[in-house]
Amino acid sequence: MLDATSSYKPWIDASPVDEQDRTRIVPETIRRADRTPGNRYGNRPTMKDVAARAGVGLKTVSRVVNGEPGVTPETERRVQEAIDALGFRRNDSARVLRKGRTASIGLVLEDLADPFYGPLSRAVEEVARAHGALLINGSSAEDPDREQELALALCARRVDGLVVIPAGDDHRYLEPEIRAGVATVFVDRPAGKIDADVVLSDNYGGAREGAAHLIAHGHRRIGFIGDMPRIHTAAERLRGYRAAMEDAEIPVEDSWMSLGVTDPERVRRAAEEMLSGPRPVTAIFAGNNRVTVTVIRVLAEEARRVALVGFDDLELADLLQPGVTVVAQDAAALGRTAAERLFRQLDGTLITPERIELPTRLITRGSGELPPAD
Amino acid sequence: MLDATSSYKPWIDASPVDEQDRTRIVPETIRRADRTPGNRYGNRPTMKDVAARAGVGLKTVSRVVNGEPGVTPETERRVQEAIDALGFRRNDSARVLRKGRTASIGLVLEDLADPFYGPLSRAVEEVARAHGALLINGSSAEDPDREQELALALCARRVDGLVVIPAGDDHRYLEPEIRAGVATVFVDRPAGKIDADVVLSDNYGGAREGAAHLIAHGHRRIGFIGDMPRIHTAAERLRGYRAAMEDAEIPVEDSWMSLGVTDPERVRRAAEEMLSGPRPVTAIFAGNNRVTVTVIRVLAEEARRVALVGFDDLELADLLQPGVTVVAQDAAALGRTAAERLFRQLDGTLITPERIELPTRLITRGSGELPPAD
DNA sequence: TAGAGCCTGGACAACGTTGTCAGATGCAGG
DNA sequence: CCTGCATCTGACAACGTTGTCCAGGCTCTA
Repeated sequence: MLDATSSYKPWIDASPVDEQDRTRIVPETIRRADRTPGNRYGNRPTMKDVAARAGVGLKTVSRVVNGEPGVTPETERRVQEAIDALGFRRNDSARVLRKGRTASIGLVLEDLADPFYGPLSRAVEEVARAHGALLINGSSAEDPDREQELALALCARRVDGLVVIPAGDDHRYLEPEIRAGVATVFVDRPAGKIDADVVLSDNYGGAREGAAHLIAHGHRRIGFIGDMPRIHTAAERLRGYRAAMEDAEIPVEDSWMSLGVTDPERVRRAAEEMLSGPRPVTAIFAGNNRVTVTVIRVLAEEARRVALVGFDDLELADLLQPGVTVVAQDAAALGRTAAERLFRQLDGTLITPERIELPTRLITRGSGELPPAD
Repeated sequence: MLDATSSYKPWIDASPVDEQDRTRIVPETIRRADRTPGNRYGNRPTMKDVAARAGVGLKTVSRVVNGEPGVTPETERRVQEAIDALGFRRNDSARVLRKGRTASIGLVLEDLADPFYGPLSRAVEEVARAHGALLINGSSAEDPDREQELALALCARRVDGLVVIPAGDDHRYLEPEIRAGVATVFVDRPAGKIDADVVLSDNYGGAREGAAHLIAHGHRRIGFIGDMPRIHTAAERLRGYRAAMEDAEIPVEDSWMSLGVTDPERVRRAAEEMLSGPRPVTAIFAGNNRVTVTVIRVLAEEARRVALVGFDDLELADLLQPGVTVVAQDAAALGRTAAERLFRQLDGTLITPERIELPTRLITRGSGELPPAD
């Protein structure tokens, strides 16, 4: 249960640029019980306190804390003692303000709980870590507004860079930020209406290969179930499917295609529809991992053997009967590549935006090699 | 490839408290190409700039930006114009410093790429979002030092709260932070040597139920493959397994148990060993999802039908032949519960640390109901 | 012994924001 | 016309850190 007293997007809504004269919600500050009387940070000692206790100047403490040279061992010892005694820890908020670098990068993705994005996020984190940066991530839940909200909130926090898995198709709202120096890389889907670094999988090629694979095994009536075509990956995969069909000179019937369908219930209905009717499909191409999972369930209940190729790999896919043939993309490689480009931007090594496409890999495991059952 | 020129843990190593006189690595600042001449934030306008342009005072801009009352519509319009023209965005670093709240919480987990932690992390994020806070997460990779490093780095950034999935078993290093007001909740595993809020699954009860389930189906020689017992969850599950065996008055033989084993190669060997020998096990209890996956693979190659119960649910587990019986825990509920307690701490509603155990659920799908094959 | 040069330590300002407080303005009523 | 009050606005300090710069004490050399 979520706390009913909290407003939904407090901090973010305080941001002024997006909309003009809508009523603003005052940021809800997170209240905290005053545990000890003291300053706002719950009575935390500052360098000043340490300096006073050690009987040295403020800057000397700073030097010790940061391992800068020019402090006698004796002085250093005294300062260290004071630090330990007071339990001092440097306030990086202040440090950030002063230095102008936050040593943190933001990642806006679709859903952290999706098994595809976990490894991607982890890969970004590892690269960030290697550069001494922390990672802040947020899920857009496929909502363009929420994506923008998140990305701009991250910019307000002055993340040094931003990795975005777009939910929307217009990213002009990031232009001022990029101009102001926020390194930005888009992953998995291209940026909309701005020129920026993009790292993608070869969705078109992968889907084309996958569909061609089914065709090569004798299928002609091949169904396609995918997400909304406004999502780039979905559109590209659909295009790949169509291209393969066209290559084989198979006219695609509308009833074979189901777009914008991703929740289990509707995928199920879509699949069942394709499989009934007078001219049922003999194979299905599933446009993403979630669709694939549901289709597998549907096919498991079918009497007929229907072929299946899915986009995105699944754990255990090899252990099913039959094993699930998939077009696999390397989520970790996507994340790593994007993050590395991000830091190259920050280095100043990288100037012109590029579009990188990572290859996909067809993994045959059985389900895609079933012959048509009609 | 990681940038070879970057030191590994630059920012974190600068933290002074942990160790005494080891050489400190100077934080590597993330360099950035100077895109435009200007201030440190890559020429970002500040409120001062906006004020100058709008011909008003600094504080008036602040008022407009934060939607505070007491600004005439005309003045507000002028300020908004200046904001839009300059592309101003409030610098939350400064705001944080001034307000003493960061509106962000930290999550230290084991591995973001693990399908168990994805949903957990997402659940924490959702709660944080409902409270207007952002989530910073980091992976400890099961390394206690790295856990500490991360947690303290987050504290240095003055996160308002910390959700920790412990890798180590001594968290006294967090005492000064907690005393200083950092709300702290441990999830999935208990805190070591400090008194703190803890949210756990009932690992003991779940494992006991799982093992008892196998016993109830006639098994007596039941193998156990789990992680290092220094990991609390692993130890508890082992304890549950032992308890079930004891309840049934079955003496456990050493060769049935394999502890501290989690990488596929070694799990495979361990399983194969249990299944060979003169008195092979007829069932295996797998101590976590990664172990389960590997055991499934091994069993798929076996001629005999060996029963299996795994701890943690798996996607597609129902579609295997036979379906995999598991003791499921609700990762999202763990995360949600922990995060909610965290914010209750911040509210001041919550004072005394508690230990919460969430129940597990035995899901029978076939593999756990196979009779012994001897 | 004086002068130059080095080493250590500290005073001070600045980073960009918000809280406090007092000044300015406008209007109503005596 | 002046007073009192309400409304709007802005000057200023403070948050905790780091960069700059200078002072004082020391050593070394001529």
